[in-house]
Amino acid sequence: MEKIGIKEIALRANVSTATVSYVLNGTRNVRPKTKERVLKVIEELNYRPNDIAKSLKSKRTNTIGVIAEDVTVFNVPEIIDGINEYAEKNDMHILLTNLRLQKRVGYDYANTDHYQKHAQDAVSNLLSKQVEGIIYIGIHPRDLTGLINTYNKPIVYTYCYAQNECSIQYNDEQASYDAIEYLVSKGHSRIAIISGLMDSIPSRLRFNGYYKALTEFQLPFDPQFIKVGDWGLNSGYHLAAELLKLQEPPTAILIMNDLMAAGALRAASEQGMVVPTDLSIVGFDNREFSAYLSPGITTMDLPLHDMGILAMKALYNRISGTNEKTEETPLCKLIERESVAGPRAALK
Amino acid sequence: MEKIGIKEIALRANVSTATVSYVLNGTRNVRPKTKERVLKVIEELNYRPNDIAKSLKSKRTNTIGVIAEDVTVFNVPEIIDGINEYAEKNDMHILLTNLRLQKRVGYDYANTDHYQKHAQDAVSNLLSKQVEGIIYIGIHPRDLTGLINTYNKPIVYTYCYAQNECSIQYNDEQASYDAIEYLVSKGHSRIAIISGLMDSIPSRLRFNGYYKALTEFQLPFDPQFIKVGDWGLNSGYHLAAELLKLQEPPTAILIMNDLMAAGALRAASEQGMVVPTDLSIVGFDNREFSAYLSPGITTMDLPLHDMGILAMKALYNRISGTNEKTEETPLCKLIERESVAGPRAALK
DNA sequence: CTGTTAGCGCGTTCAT
DNA sequence: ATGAACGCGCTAACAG
Repeated sequence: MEKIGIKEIALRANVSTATVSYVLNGTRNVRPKTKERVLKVIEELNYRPNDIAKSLKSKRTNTIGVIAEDVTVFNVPEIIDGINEYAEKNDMHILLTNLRLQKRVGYDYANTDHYQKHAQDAVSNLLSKQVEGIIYIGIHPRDLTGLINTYNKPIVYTYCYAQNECSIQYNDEQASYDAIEYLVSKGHSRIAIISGLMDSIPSRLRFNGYYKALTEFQLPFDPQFIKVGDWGLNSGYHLAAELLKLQEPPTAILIMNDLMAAGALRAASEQGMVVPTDLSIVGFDNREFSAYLSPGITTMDLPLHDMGILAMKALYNRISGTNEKTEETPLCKLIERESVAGPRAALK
Repeated sequence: MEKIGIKEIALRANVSTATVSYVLNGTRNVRPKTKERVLKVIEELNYRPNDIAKSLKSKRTNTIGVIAEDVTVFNVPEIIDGINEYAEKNDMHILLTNLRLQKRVGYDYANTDHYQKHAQDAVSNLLSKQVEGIIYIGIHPRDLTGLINTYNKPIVYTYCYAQNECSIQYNDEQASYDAIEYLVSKGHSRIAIISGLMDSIPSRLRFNGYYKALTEFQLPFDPQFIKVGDWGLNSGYHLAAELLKLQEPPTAILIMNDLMAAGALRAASEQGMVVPTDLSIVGFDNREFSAYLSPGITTMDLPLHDMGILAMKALYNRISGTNEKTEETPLCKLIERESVAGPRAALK
């Protein structure tokens, strides 16, 4: 099987390669009859132009690099899907690099030394392949300033950020504010919170939203109602148990991820409390499993898909030189399931 | 900022472009002093060769295309991760195409007419980009013969297959055989099965394994113990309820996915039966949520990561012309959690 | 307006 | 160690 190129087509159609190119790209008028003849040959030989050669001349690859810290972490696939949706519409292709961070360094991603070289190599490879920009997808929101250098190629971070660089993140503060507002609307006033680790940005932001809502709705602020977990199921379990043992326990708990919320569910059940009758719970993340627990966890859904779309859009604008930098920060959405009801007191 | 190329380097180092190339690739001996000088300039200007130009000449892109039917479906990310692991070791890059099938056609993927053109376009684009091969990742195991034409570029299917093409799949029959063997080892003999849709390959294969195990272990074969679900939680719920209402209900149920198993769990609980004391359940898929239910579902873990590795390996061998076609079909692994115990009768 | 010739992009590699 | 052809498609310049 001979490899066919533009000149093979030209030969068989009795025209020059230039004409073939013009037909292919509609760059110039070609007499209909000639055009038809050329197209017929192209069709017959099933010719497809070589994008590599094209790119070399045009200096455009229509390709961006996506660096995912770990595609197996729950937030990543949906973000990639969003990137795809926007990329496809603009005929952009995606060169995917998977850092496999989870498998490489476990949860020790705070210390970037362990993978900085690895990340930079990924960038370098992508640049060699002439990507027109890069999207970096984190597995935990944090500051990645200085991790990588893209030598002036545009980059957009999402689910993480870097100073002086574009990043797409959702609105954490608003999310927990909304969650509290929802609980208040159900009649709760004694609302506790189980936070993630306090060195985490989302934890701080979500706490801000909690605190702001407490203030605005003039709810009692009880330091005993604030627990700091480590994101793991067990910590949710233990901290919820502590809250329930309080003299005057909360009637609702906002928990900063579904994993800890699942732990809380277990704790409640072991203490003979029924969720939501005796205790209401709102989680975070809308992890798949939160729908299958009994009761299903009412939770804040992260706008991952939108983040992907917005990240790609922002990058595309930068690539195209469009100066409209309309970076939005999308909102979380409350998914109502079965873990919230009015407080017991209200039922009496 | 000037764009630097090999000739810029040559100029500054007072050598020819050929020499620079030889230094860069170690393709030929270069006098150490010259070499050093060249390397210094490269370092200073932070030069990186243009892979596009390289590819044009060498006709190798070190890039494969991965077509995922839908990256947001549970089995896909882990397969991609496996592909990455092997690809990275062999310096191969991945151009990812996401068909977004789930969002496009829902569960109507049996009728390929709806997306055949879309899939073929994806292949064509990838071929234009000169990928050296393609891996196609399905979202449901099925025959995709004739869906796409890769014009003799090597392709490997995984989590689906096509006639006369290489495909990597796990061993379904063995998996359900193993599950039954495990239940038997726990003392069960009245073992029911809730199957997925019967037009599905895995359903048939898993049923084969079930039947084979029944025969080998000389267990009673009761047609009433065979239920056919539709993979959804509700069907698991209803079918399990039916099984439990039997005169002589089974002491264990093998269920062909965790979703239906979750439904079964709910049915059991509503009938006041305790899992695993009164009823043992083994699921399939090892979906994330199966670990968080109470009790945690004992389930067959799919070797997704290995499938990714093997798919990439098989493709790599084809690309390299290595003739060792050692396609293995990896095995599922039983994940023991809390939904299995000895049968009630055995406890009496 | 339609078609052709020839040089270019950026590294690689053969012949000198 | 070097000059120059080459890979494949694009496009400026030119011709009819």
